[in-house]
Amino acid sequence: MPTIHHPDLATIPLSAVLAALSDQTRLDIVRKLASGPCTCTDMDIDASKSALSHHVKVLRQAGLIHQRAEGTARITTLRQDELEARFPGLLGSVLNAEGPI
Amino acid sequence: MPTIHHPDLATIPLSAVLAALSDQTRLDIVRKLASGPCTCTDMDIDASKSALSHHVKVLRQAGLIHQRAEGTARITTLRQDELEARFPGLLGSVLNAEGPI
DNA sequence: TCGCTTGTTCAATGAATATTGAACAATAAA
DNA sequence: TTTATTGTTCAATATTCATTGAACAAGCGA
Repeated sequence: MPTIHHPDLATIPLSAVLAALSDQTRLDIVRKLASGPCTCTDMDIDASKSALSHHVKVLRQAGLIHQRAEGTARITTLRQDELEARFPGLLGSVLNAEGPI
Repeated sequence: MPTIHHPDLATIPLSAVLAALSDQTRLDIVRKLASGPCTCTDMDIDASKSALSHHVKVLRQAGLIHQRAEGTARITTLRQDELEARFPGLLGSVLNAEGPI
Protein backbone atom coordinates (compact mmCIF):
# COMPACT_ATOMS: atom_id res chain seq x y z
CA MET A 1 0.00 0.00 0.00
CA PRO A 2 1.65 3.22 -1.07
CA THR A 3 1.43 6.00 1.50
CA ILE A 4 -1.38 8.38 0.72
CA HIS A 5 -0.26 11.90 -0.07
CA HIS A 6 -2.16 14.87 1.26
CA PRO A 7 -1.06 18.27 -0.02
CA ASP A 8 -0.40 21.21 2.27
CA LEU A 9 -3.48 23.40 1.91
CA ALA A 10 -1.30 26.51 1.92
CA THR A 11 0.00 25.50 -1.49
CA ILE A 12 -3.41 24.97 -3.06
CA PRO A 13 -4.79 27.80 -5.18
CA LEU A 14 -8.44 28.72 -4.89
CA SER A 15 -9.02 27.84 -8.53
CA ALA A 16 -7.93 24.25 -7.85
CA VAL A 17 -10.39 23.87 -4.98
CA LEU A 18 -13.18 25.33 -7.08
CA ALA A 19 -12.29 23.04 -9.99
CA ALA A 20 -12.50 20.02 -7.69
CA LEU A 21 -15.92 21.19 -6.48
CA SER A 22 -17.25 22.01 -9.95
CA ASP A 23 -18.51 18.48 -10.56
CA GLN A 24 -21.85 17.21 -9.31
CA THR A 25 -20.52 13.79 -8.32
CA ARG A 26 -17.76 15.36 -6.26
CA LEU A 27 -20.21 17.78 -4.65
CA ASP A 28 -22.28 14.76 -3.68
CA ILE A 29 -19.21 13.15 -2.10
CA VAL A 30 -18.36 16.30 -0.17
CA ARG A 31 -21.90 16.67 1.12
CA LYS A 32 -21.92 13.07 2.24
CA LEU A 33 -18.61 13.54 4.04
CA ALA A 34 -19.93 16.64 5.79
CA SER A 35 -22.05 14.33 7.91
CA GLY A 36 -19.09 12.22 8.94
CA PRO A 37 -16.22 10.02 7.75
CA CYS A 38 -17.00 7.09 5.51
CA THR A 39 -15.53 4.61 3.06
CA CYS A 40 -16.04 4.79 -0.70
CA THR A 41 -18.65 2.08 -0.51
CA ASP A 42 -20.56 3.98 2.17
CA MET A 43 -20.78 7.04 -0.01
CA ASP A 44 -23.66 5.65 -2.06
CA ILE A 45 -22.48 7.38 -5.23
CA ASP A 46 -23.83 6.35 -8.63
CA ALA A 47 -20.57 5.75 -10.49
CA SER A 48 -18.36 2.81 -11.40
CA LYS A 49 -15.72 2.03 -8.81
CA SER A 50 -12.92 3.31 -11.02
CA ALA A 51 -14.81 6.55 -11.67
CA LEU A 52 -15.45 6.94 -7.95
CA SER A 53 -11.80 6.27 -7.22
CA HIS A 54 -10.92 8.96 -9.74
CA HIS A 55 -13.24 11.55 -8.18
CA VAL A 56 -11.95 10.80 -4.70
CA LYS A 57 -8.40 11.22 -5.95
CA VAL A 58 -9.26 14.61 -7.46
CA LEU A 59 -10.74 15.75 -4.15
CA ARG A 60 -7.71 14.51 -2.24
CA GLN A 61 -5.22 16.19 -4.57
CA ALA A 62 -7.12 19.45 -4.22
CA GLY A 63 -6.78 19.21 -0.45
CA LEU A 64 -10.45 18.72 0.28
CA ILE A 65 -10.37 15.30 1.88
CA HIS A 66 -8.12 13.08 3.96
CA GLN A 67 -7.86 9.33 3.69
CA ARG A 68 -6.37 6.70 5.96
CA ALA A 69 -6.16 3.00 5.33
CA GLU A 70 -8.07 0.70 7.61
CA GLY A 71 -7.87 -2.87 6.47
CA THR A 72 -8.72 -2.94 2.78
CA ALA A 73 -10.93 0.12 3.13
CA ARG A 74 -10.04 3.76 3.24
CA ILE A 75 -11.64 6.01 5.77
CA THR A 76 -12.26 9.35 4.14
CA THR A 77 -12.88 12.61 5.99
CA LEU A 78 -13.46 16.21 4.99
CA ARG A 79 -10.57 18.54 5.87
CA GLN A 80 -13.18 20.91 7.20
CA ASP A 81 -11.19 22.88 9.79
CA GLU A 82 -8.17 23.26 7.56
CA LEU A 83 -10.36 24.42 4.69
CA GLU A 84 -12.07 26.93 6.93
CA ALA A 85 -8.69 28.34 7.92
CA ARG A 86 -7.43 28.49 4.34
CA PHE A 87 -10.63 29.67 2.62
CA PRO A 88 -12.94 31.10 5.29
CA GLY A 89 -16.62 30.57 4.57
CA LEU A 90 -16.13 28.71 1.32
CA LEU A 91 -17.03 25.19 2.37
CA GLY A 92 -19.94 26.43 4.47
CA SER A 93 -21.45 28.26 1.53
CA VAL A 94 -21.06 25.18 -0.67
CA LEU A 95 -22.67 22.89 1.91
CA ASN A 96 -25.52 25.33 2.53
CA ALA A 97 -26.38 25.87 -1.12
CA GLU A 98 -29.81 24.81 -2.26
CA GLY A 99 -31.57 24.66 -5.56
CA PRO A 100 -31.54 22.80 -8.85
CA ILE A 101 -29.18 19.95 -9.52
CA MET B 1 -26.50 43.85 -31.81
CA PRO B 2 -28.21 40.74 -30.49
CA THR B 3 -29.85 41.17 -27.10
CA ILE B 4 -27.66 39.87 -24.34
CA HIS B 5 -29.13 36.94 -22.43
CA HIS B 6 -28.80 36.73 -18.67
CA PRO B 7 -30.00 33.50 -17.07
CA ASP B 8 -32.28 33.44 -14.06
CA LEU B 9 -29.99 32.62 -11.15
CA ALA B 10 -32.61 30.31 -9.67
CA THR B 11 -31.99 27.92 -12.55
CA ILE B 12 -28.22 27.81 -12.16
CA PRO B 13 -26.77 24.84 -10.28
CA LEU B 14 -23.96 25.42 -7.83
CA SER B 15 -21.65 23.20 -9.89
CA ALA B 16 -22.04 25.57 -12.86
CA VAL B 17 -21.09 28.60 -10.79
CA LEU B 18 -18.08 26.78 -9.35
CA ALA B 19 -17.03 25.64 -12.83
CA ALA B 20 -17.15 29.23 -14.06
CA LEU B 21 -15.01 30.29 -11.11
CA SER B 22 -12.51 27.45 -11.41
CA ASP B 23 -10.31 29.31 -13.88
CA GLN B 24 -7.66 31.81 -12.84
CA THR B 25 -8.43 34.26 -15.64
CA ARG B 26 -12.10 34.29 -14.73
CA LEU B 27 -11.28 34.73 -11.05
CA ASP B 28 -9.18 37.74 -12.05
CA ILE B 29 -12.15 39.16 -13.96
CA VAL B 30 -14.51 38.65 -11.02
CA ARG B 31 -12.09 40.28 -8.60
CA LYS B 32 -11.71 43.26 -10.89
CA LEU B 33 -15.47 43.59 -11.20
CA ALA B 34 -15.86 43.48 -7.44
CA SER B 35 -14.41 46.99 -7.35
CA GLY B 36 -16.94 48.29 -9.84
CA PRO B 37 -18.35 47.96 -13.35
CA CYS B 38 -15.97 48.09 -16.27
CA THR B 39 -15.56 47.26 -19.95
CA CYS B 40 -13.51 44.33 -21.22
CA THR B 41 -10.67 46.67 -22.09
CA ASP B 42 -10.67 48.14 -18.60
CA MET B 43 -10.26 44.71 -17.07
CA ASP B 44 -6.54 44.61 -17.78
CA ILE B 45 -6.55 40.87 -18.37
CA ASP B 46 -3.64 39.14 -20.08
CA ALA B 47 -5.49 37.26 -22.81
CA SER B 48 -6.31 37.72 -26.48
CA LYS B 49 -9.56 39.53 -27.12
CA SER B 50 -11.28 36.38 -28.33
CA ALA B 51 -10.11 34.47 -25.25
CA LEU B 52 -11.32 37.32 -23.04
CA SER B 53 -14.65 37.36 -24.85
CA HIS B 54 -14.92 33.64 -24.26
CA HIS B 55 -14.26 33.92 -20.52
CA VAL B 56 -16.73 36.76 -20.16
CA LYS B 57 -19.33 34.69 -21.95
CA VAL B 58 -18.75 31.76 -19.59
CA LEU B 59 -19.22 34.04 -16.59
CA ARG B 60 -22.38 35.53 -18.06
CA GLN B 61 -23.90 32.13 -18.88
CA ALA B 62 -23.19 30.98 -15.34
CA GLY B 63 -25.09 33.98 -14.01
CA LEU B 64 -22.13 35.71 -12.44
CA ILE B 65 -22.07 38.92 -14.44
CA HIS B 66 -24.42 41.30 -16.24
CA GLN B 67 -23.62 43.19 -19.41
CA ARG B 68 -25.28 46.13 -21.11
CA ALA B 69 -24.27 47.71 -24.39
CA GLU B 70 -23.06 51.27 -24.34
CA GLY B 71 -21.86 52.41 -27.72
CA THR B 72 -19.47 49.77 -29.00
CA ALA B 73 -18.49 48.80 -25.50
CA ARG B 74 -20.19 46.59 -22.97
CA ILE B 75 -20.46 47.65 -19.41
CA THR B 76 -20.01 44.58 -17.24
CA THR B 77 -21.07 44.29 -13.61
CA LEU B 78 -21.00 41.57 -10.98
CA ARG B 79 -24.43 40.22 -10.06
CA GLN B 80 -23.33 40.49 -6.48
CA ASP B 81 -26.65 40.92 -4.65
CA GLU B 82 -28.37 38.22 -6.68
CA LEU B 83 -25.50 35.84 -6.08
CA GLU B 84 -25.60 36.55 -2.37
CA ALA B 85 -29.30 35.70 -2.33
CA ARG B 86 -28.83 32.52 -4.36
CA PHE B 87 -25.60 31.24 -2.79
CA PRO B 88 -25.11 33.05 0.52
CA GLY B 89 -21.49 33.66 1.41
CA LEU B 90 -20.04 32.10 -1.71
CA LEU B 91 -18.87 35.16 -3.58
CA GLY B 92 -17.59 36.78 -0.41
CA SER B 93 -15.42 33.79 0.40
CA VAL B 94 -14.06 33.76 -3.14
CA LEU B 95 -13.25 37.47 -3.08
CA ASN B 96 -11.63 37.23 0.34
CA ALA B 97 -9.42 34.27 -0.48
CA GLU B 98 -5.69 34.80 -0.30
CA GLY B 99 -2.67 32.76 -1.10
CA PRO B 100 -0.80 31.28 -4.02
CA ILE B 101 -1.87 31.92 -7.56
C1' DT C 1 -17.50 58.45 -45.99
C1' DC C 2 -13.43 56.41 -43.96
C1' DG C 3 -11.14 54.58 -40.47
C1' DC C 4 -10.81 53.43 -35.48
C1' DT C 5 -12.45 51.14 -31.39
C1' DT C 6 -14.86 47.46 -29.08
C1' DG C 7 -16.28 43.24 -28.96
C1' DT C 8 -18.39 38.68 -31.00
C1' DT C 9 -18.17 34.52 -33.67
C1' DC C 10 -16.15 30.83 -36.30
C1' DA C 11 -13.11 26.91 -37.34
C1' DA C 12 -9.14 24.58 -36.00
C1' DT C 13 -5.92 22.90 -32.73
C1' DG C 14 -4.26 21.06 -28.58
C1' DA C 15 -4.86 20.11 -23.63
C1' DA C 16 -7.35 18.46 -19.89
C1' DT C 17 -10.97 15.58 -18.08
C1' DA C 18 -14.49 11.79 -17.46
C1' DT C 19 -15.70 7.05 -18.08
C1' DT C 20 -15.24 2.20 -18.86
C1' DG C 21 -13.56 -2.46 -18.20
C1' DA C 22 -9.74 -5.27 -17.14
C1' DA C 23 -5.99 -6.26 -14.32
C1' DC C 24 -3.91 -5.76 -10.06
C1' DA C 25 -2.78 -5.40 -4.84
C1' DA C 26 -3.74 -5.81 -0.06
C1' DT C 27 -6.38 -7.40 3.58
C1' DA C 28 -9.88 -10.18 5.85
C1' DA C 29 -12.69 -14.16 6.43
C1' DA C 30 -14.09 -18.98 5.59
C1' DT D 1 -5.23 -21.75 1.35
C1' DT D 2 -8.97 -20.12 -1.03
C1' DT D 3 -12.28 -16.65 -1.69
C1' DA D 4 -14.42 -12.25 -1.10
C1' DT D 5 -13.98 -7.35 -0.23
C1' DT D 6 -12.10 -2.81 -1.06
C1' DG D 7 -9.99 0.09 -3.72
C1' DT D 8 -6.17 1.60 -7.27
C1' DT D 9 -4.14 1.78 -11.77
C1' DC D 10 -3.84 1.27 -16.70
C1' DA D 11 -5.08 1.87 -21.56
C1' DA D 12 -8.52 3.37 -24.54
C1' DT D 13 -12.17 6.34 -25.81
C1' DA D 14 -15.07 10.26 -25.81
C1' DT D 15 -16.04 14.72 -24.33
C1' DT D 16 -15.23 19.18 -22.86
C1' DC D 17 -12.53 23.24 -22.63
C1' DA D 18 -8.98 26.99 -23.70
C1' DT D 19 -6.58 29.46 -27.13
C1' DT D 20 -5.52 31.38 -31.58
C1' DG D 21 -6.16 34.12 -35.71
C1' DA D 22 -9.28 35.63 -39.11
C1' DA D 23 -13.53 37.54 -40.30
C1' DC D 24 -17.29 40.11 -38.98
C1' DA D 25 -20.58 43.77 -36.95
C1' DA D 26 -21.83 48.02 -34.81
C1' DG D 27 -21.02 52.48 -33.22
C1' DC D 28 -18.07 56.67 -32.99
C1' DG D 29 -15.26 60.51 -34.59
C1' DA D 30 -12.47 62.93 -38.11
